[in-house]
Amino acid sequence: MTVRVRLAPSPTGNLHIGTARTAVFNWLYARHHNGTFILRIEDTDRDRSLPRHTRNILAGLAWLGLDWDEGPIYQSRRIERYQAVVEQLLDQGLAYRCYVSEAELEEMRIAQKAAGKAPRYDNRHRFLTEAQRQAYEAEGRQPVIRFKIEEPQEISWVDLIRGQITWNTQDLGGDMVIARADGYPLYNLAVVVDDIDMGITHVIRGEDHIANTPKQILLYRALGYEPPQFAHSPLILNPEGKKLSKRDGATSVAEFQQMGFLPEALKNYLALLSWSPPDGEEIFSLEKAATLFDFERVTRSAARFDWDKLNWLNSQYIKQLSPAELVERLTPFWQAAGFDLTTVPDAAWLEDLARLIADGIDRLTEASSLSRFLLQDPISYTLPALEQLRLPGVAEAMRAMATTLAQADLPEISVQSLKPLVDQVAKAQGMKKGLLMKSLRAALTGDVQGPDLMESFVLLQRRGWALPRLEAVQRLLA
RNA sequence: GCCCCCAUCGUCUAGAGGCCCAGGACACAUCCCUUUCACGGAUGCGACAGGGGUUCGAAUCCCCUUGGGGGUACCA
Repeated sequence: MTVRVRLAPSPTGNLHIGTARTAVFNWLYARHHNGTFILRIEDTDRDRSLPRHTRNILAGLAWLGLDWDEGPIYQSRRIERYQAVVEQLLDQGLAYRCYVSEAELEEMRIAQKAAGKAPRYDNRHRFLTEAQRQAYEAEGRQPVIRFKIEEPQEISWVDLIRGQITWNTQDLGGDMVIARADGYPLYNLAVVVDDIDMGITHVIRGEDHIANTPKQILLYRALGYEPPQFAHSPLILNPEGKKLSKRDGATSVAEFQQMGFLPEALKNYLALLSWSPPDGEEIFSLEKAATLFDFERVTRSAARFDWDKLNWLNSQYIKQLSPAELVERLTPFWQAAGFDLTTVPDAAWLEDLARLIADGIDRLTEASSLSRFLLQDPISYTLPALEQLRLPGVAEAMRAMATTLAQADLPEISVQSLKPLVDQVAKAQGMKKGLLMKSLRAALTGDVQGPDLMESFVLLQRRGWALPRLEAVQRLLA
């Protein structure tokens, strides 16, 4: 039997990080078993489903590189199929029309709550007579379709992650609605019909679906099919252990992209939440993880989202990139920062810049501030930089540096060729090298900290910006 | 309220009765490297929620308590 799994996001919002993790598990499982990964868009909620959310979900999965083999299949295009199944259940006497209004339902729940009981539908319309039914119809009431749930009855399944889970049908809230008054199918019905039609063998989803599982198993039985295997993964919680929400910094994959995370780092991190490879390695590609993945090694407890760890992982991936790849990844962020990349000396220069700053950043967005003095002219000076430049003897040293640089006959511009010039100035000015270096940094970059100074000096010189900066300092200090 | 699930350092986790006075990673602290900030290297800090069992022996098995999470829709 070949493995067929699916990701079934609902386009009522953007691609959520939790959905992305479910996608990762599905992808890993499918690839591990050489199976098929199907994407299905669950857009049966006409009021809340939006095309732009669907686009966001598709784009997010593509960005992450979680490629699917079939789909996307849209449930909204299969409404007739679900309606046919509803008719079938009605004909078989397994479902019935319920005319109870929302107000009556609400009233019932309030009474139940007041009595200290669990809110549930009391199946009051399960045995309506033909006359009663006609009376409601005459009132103009539009019925919902409810699927009969026999009580009491134990439903249990062996969850691939959690082991056996047992549910009593008494705790399911009464006969469940499978189609709304407007004839549209509801989630539980549509899921089961689709999973049957699509030949899904393993349903891998979040823990929040555990309570839906017994209802779905009942539906499988009613339709004459064996339920698939279920694997309910733990949820991802925010750092406080609560449900992830917008105020936790980011919940949608697109936001992580904008924040400068690499898709491979994010995937890696998501795979590492509640799963770990047997070898204990923490940095791995999903392709590698796929060869190792199984549910045995998935934890049962929810994991908190840790920004520090994600940042660290991302920094590790950034360091691994080749200069050319770095430039490619960094370019959108440089452009977003407003830098004009068309005027840089050449491609090699840009690669050298990328390499220079790569060690100092966790996220791609940080590159703009680190490389600003190399991509934008003129520069502004921070307060500490100005203080540094106003130290006694610094103005003269900078002037000497400018003169020395202007007169130097450099065979090539490199750390090797520039270093002697700095040493020469330090000696001539009788200035400590540390002081000179700090001052030089302030003059060239406008700040007292930043990437390696000599490398920065080289890049500036190659752009022809070093001398003008030293001269600008003269005017500044005059 | 009721039902279900879960419980090892601050966080992510390893651990499936003796290999564990519990290992790794992130974070944090100190030191080294360094013109700076980082990177890198070294060291340190730091946990089996509590209580009962079972057993020669429990982080590992069972029960209870506590805590956390999920569900309880004509949402998915």
